[in-house]
Amino acid sequence: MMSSASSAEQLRDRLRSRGLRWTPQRRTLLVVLEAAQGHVTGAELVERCRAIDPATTPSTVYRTLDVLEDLGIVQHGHGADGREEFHVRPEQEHGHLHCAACGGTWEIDEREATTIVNSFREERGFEVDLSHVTVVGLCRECSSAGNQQPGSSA
Amino acid sequence: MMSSASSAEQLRDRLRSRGLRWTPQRRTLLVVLEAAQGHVTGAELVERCRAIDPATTPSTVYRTLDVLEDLGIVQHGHGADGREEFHVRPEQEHGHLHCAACGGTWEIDEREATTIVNSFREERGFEVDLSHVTVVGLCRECSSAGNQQPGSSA
DNA sequence: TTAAATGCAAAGGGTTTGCACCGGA
DNA sequence: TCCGGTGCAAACCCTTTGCATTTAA
Repeated sequence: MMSSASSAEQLRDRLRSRGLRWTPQRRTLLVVLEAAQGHVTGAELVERCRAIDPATTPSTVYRTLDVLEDLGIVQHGHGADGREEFHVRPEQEHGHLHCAACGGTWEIDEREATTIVNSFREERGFEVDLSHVTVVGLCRECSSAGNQQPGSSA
Repeated sequence: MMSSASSAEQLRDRLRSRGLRWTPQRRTLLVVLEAAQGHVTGAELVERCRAIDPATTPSTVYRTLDVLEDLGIVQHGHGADGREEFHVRPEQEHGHLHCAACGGTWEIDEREATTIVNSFREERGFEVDLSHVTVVGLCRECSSAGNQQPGSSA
């Protein structure tokens, strides 16, 4: 009883149980990931790790991200700009809504996605992976402000 | 009357009316784009242009794609792998459905997307840009075959 | 002890840019 | 003629890889 442990301890144990190691660099990345809200690119994660430990090297970060993804701790997807993005795997899967005009991003939770997920399942037998969905368009403010999407400039 | 012209002629005229020029390189790219079904990455377009004209250079292709996007002839989005993709702007906007297991891709047409588009509009006031939507998941065959999505490997 | 992990430095791949020359209109 | 386009080559950015060294267990 009382198996409450910090996420650092949890991760450490999961790594060890697989014969993998708990290192200072991995701890740093974990700290950064926990603090990260939403999605972060690999490059950003490297930056943030450097803020904590200036000696951080990209290769270590990327290799650790691979490991963490295998463990299901993080998941990578692709943002509206096509750049690879990581996020701490949320308790609940969610997609993203991205405004092409103001750059704002919102989460699409499972409740909101139910209709979508169900319609693809029923019509196509297609199982949507919500965490990989990014819907681009114009948010309420921008669309009522009559903003255009980028790319139509002179 | 009788304003029917080949798309090459149409494009040529649109370019000229803007003070831009109709060049052999642009013609080559147009030919490639017309032949392209679905989505193509920039790099693929460069390849295909080279097949027609081995002297094709990447910079010209990318610069022309920018011009064509301004004209609304092509549009770029991002595929399931996050790579930038172009497609000839279809008469009808459509999104994409991508199977993470078999790599298959299908179009989501406006009819099918109506529910999605409407629900975001009603709940959020968000105007979805269907051509930027890529929904990832498992297609009927793959999900019934019990395939896993990549990334969960050991 | 010993295999995993790190750090470095270099490679890689697609896209972009600077600049001199070329060529449509 | 004149400005837009082209080609080349180098720059860029992020990510990956090889290899010798370090270090967790």
